[in-house]
Formats: sequence, C-alpha cells, structure tokens
Amino acid sequence: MLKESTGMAKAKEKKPDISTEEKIKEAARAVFYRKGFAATRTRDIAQEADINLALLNYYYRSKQKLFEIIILETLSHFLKNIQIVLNDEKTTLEQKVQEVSTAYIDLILREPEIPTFLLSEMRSNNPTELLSKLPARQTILDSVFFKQYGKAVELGKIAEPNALHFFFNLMGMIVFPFITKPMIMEVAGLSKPAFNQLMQERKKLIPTWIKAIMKAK
Amino acid sequence: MLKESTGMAKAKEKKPDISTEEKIKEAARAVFYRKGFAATRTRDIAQEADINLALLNYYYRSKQKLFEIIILETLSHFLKNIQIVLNDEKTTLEQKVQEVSTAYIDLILREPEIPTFLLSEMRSNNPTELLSKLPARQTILDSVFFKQYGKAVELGKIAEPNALHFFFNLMGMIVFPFITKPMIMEVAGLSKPAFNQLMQERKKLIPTWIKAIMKAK
DNA sequence: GTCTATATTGTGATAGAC
DNA sequence: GTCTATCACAATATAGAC
Repeated sequence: MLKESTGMAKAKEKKPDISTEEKIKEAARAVFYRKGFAATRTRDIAQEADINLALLNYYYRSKQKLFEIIILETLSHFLKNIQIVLNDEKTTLEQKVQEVSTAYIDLILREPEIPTFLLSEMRSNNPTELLSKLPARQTILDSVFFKQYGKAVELGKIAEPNALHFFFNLMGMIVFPFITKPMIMEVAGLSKPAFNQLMQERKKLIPTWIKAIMKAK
Repeated sequence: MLKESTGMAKAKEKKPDISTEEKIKEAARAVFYRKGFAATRTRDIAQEADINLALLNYYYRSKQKLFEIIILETLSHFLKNIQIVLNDEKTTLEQKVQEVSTAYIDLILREPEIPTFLLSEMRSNNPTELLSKLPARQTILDSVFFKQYGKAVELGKIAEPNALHFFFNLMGMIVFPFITKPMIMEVAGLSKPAFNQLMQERKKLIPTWIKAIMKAK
C-alpha cells in the first residue's frame, strides 16, 4: 500500500536503467549519510537525484518515511554483514575476529559515512522501535561466536568472562578511528591516503591485539 | 565586541545567583548536547532556560553564535582534561594510561552526551576551523606522553611503532561504549545501572588490556 | 509520471512597548 | 533587561495541469 510499484511503467514510458524511484532513494541515502536527518532538506535530495521536488513525495510520501527506509536498510546491511561471519560453525573464535576485522574495515572503507550516520541518528530516533524491526538480538547475542566465547571462558582460555567487554573492544578498535576521522586527520595532520593506509594495517593488527587481550590477566 | 557584558547589570537591576546570560547558555548546552545543532529549535532553548525567545538573540545574537560558544567550550573542556594527564613529567606511560582511562570514563559518566555530540557535529561543522582555535595539536602530539611512547618503541618495549594506533585503541576502548550505548542497551537488554557498572569495571580493565597490547607482536 | 505553482506551517530573528 | 507581537523567509507537502 505504500509502494504502488517498484518502478514499473504503466504504459507508454520507456524505463531507463535505473528507475526514478531508485534514483531518489540513492540520492536520499547520500545526503542523509552526509548531513543527517535534521540538516537534510528535501530540496537537497531532489537536486542530488536530478529530479523535481514533487516526485520525492509522489514516491515516498514524506521525508520521514524516506528516512526510515534508509536507516533500516543501513542497519540491516550492517547486521547481515556481521551475521554471516559470527554464525559460521566451521571457524574458530580467532578466525572470526580476523574475518570480522577485515570485513568491517573493508565495508567502512567503501562507505565511510555509515558509522557516524548510524550513531548520530540513534541518539534522536528511538533505537528500541528501530531495532525491534530487525533480528539484532539473535544476530549478535545468540550467535555461534558468543557461544564459542562462553566455552573459551569455561576452559580458562579467556580471562574476562563478560563477552560485552570483548565486543566493545573489538568493535571499538574497528569503528572508532572512522568516527573520529575528521578530528584525527586535522589534529594529526593526516592525509586521506595516509588514513586509509592506517586502516589497512589495522586489518592485520587488530586480531593480534585481541589475541593478547584475551590472555591478559 | 561580541559580548557586551558578562552578565553585569548596568544599573537598577538586582542580579540573581545565576545570570540570565548564563541560564541561556546552560540551557543551550543541554539541548544542543541532546539533539545536535540542526534539530535544535531556538524555542526549545528558550523554554529550557525558562526565558523569552527574544532574550536569546539579545544576549547571543544568533543560534549559530551560541552554538559555536558551546562546541568550543566543550572541545576545550575535553582537551584540558587530557592535557594535564598527558603532560605530567613525573608519571610513566603505564600510569598515564591508567589516569586517562579513569579520568575520561568518570568525565563521560558525568556528561554522557558529550562524545556523540562532538562526533556528530564534527561531521557537519568544519573541524579545521574549530580546531584551529584550540591548542589541539600541541596538547596531543607534542605531549610528554607521545615522547615517552617514542622512547619505549626505541627501547623495544612496544611492538607497534605508530603511536596513532595506540591512541585509537586507548580512546576507542574508553569512548566507543558510550557512543553505542543506545544500541547496545537495546540489543543486549542492559539497564542503565548495569551499563554504568560495566564502565566502572573498564577503568581497571583497560590499562591491563593496553599493557597486553603493547607487548603483542 | 513529471512538472509548475502554491498552500501551510515552522523557525530564526527583530521592533518596539514597558 | 524583559516581554509581546510580528516579520521574513525557509521548508515540507500538495493541487492540478500536462
């Protein structure tokens, strides 16, 4: 009832490779990622999509509705990416750390604005409502990864019993540099390639650091 | 020329304990911290300060000017806090890690909205211009702390030669949990006291983790 | 489906009385 | 210094022609 079509023409119009509906959504994604919901003007989106402002409301009804689609897609995208790795029955804990580090750093290098976007918008929007629409809890907490962690603690292979600390450390090491990038590049006088080079290095370094932390007492 | 006074009356008015000027600034701080610049309405600030909207412009000229005061004060506050610790000639590297962890976690527990506020606003506002008004570079990069780090690397006591990696790890461990708090509390089903308890634990844990990382090869 | 107006409300800022 | 009233424009959304 919300979407009357998925970009299919009714009659005489020939469709281009990318439908107008899709074009608007991708433009909205770009602007929302860059500026956040409150600072985004629907006119910015229309301009970015190279379409008329009225079309935005024709396809998506309102700025708010369009935004909800984007943020849910983004969250889902992020969860799916980690879900596959965390639930692989065939890999060890340490292999998973390696794979998560690599997968997420590559992912964020491709779309560097996502972490700040998500974290900023989670402040104002209701996280409870948003996350209830996604399998967040199962993906993370009931994953093979967390079960393996519990087992490793029992076997005395990991000192810290609370897996949340571990999760904070791993994700913090991966994500934190990206969200402080604007500040760090300025303060440390870092160029964009130099920053990216550092992130490439971290793909290999984080697993060794995490390994060291596991044994720390 | 910007501030015509600091809350001093010209003549007949008696001043209350907290001046109107100060009241507006603190209200602005609260609302900006909670919602960010773009989502904040000057009317919200006036209501929070329990004053008339016109007074905001009387004292601070514009929303933008008021915001700049707040964000600069906040950045400065954050830098000052770390500056003292990082430049203590009498403490070792490991002691500094301990002190930074404790000081910052306590600071953020008192004002939990600051990290997300700063990181969000640094995206839209020009970091270069903001940071040029503060001694950010000297505070961090030219600190005793970073000199000690360099020396420790020379002596083979630290495996990773790039201090930036070290800095990312330390600050990430401290700050990251706070910026993901809304999401984590929801996904992990954590109460506010339980979250705070975790952060208390991290004051002691982070230094042991960092020590382990230093030696990791 | 796409455009040009335009309605309508929101929002920063000021004028002017007290 | 503080208030009420209001201006001027920005911004979302819709009506209606094509």
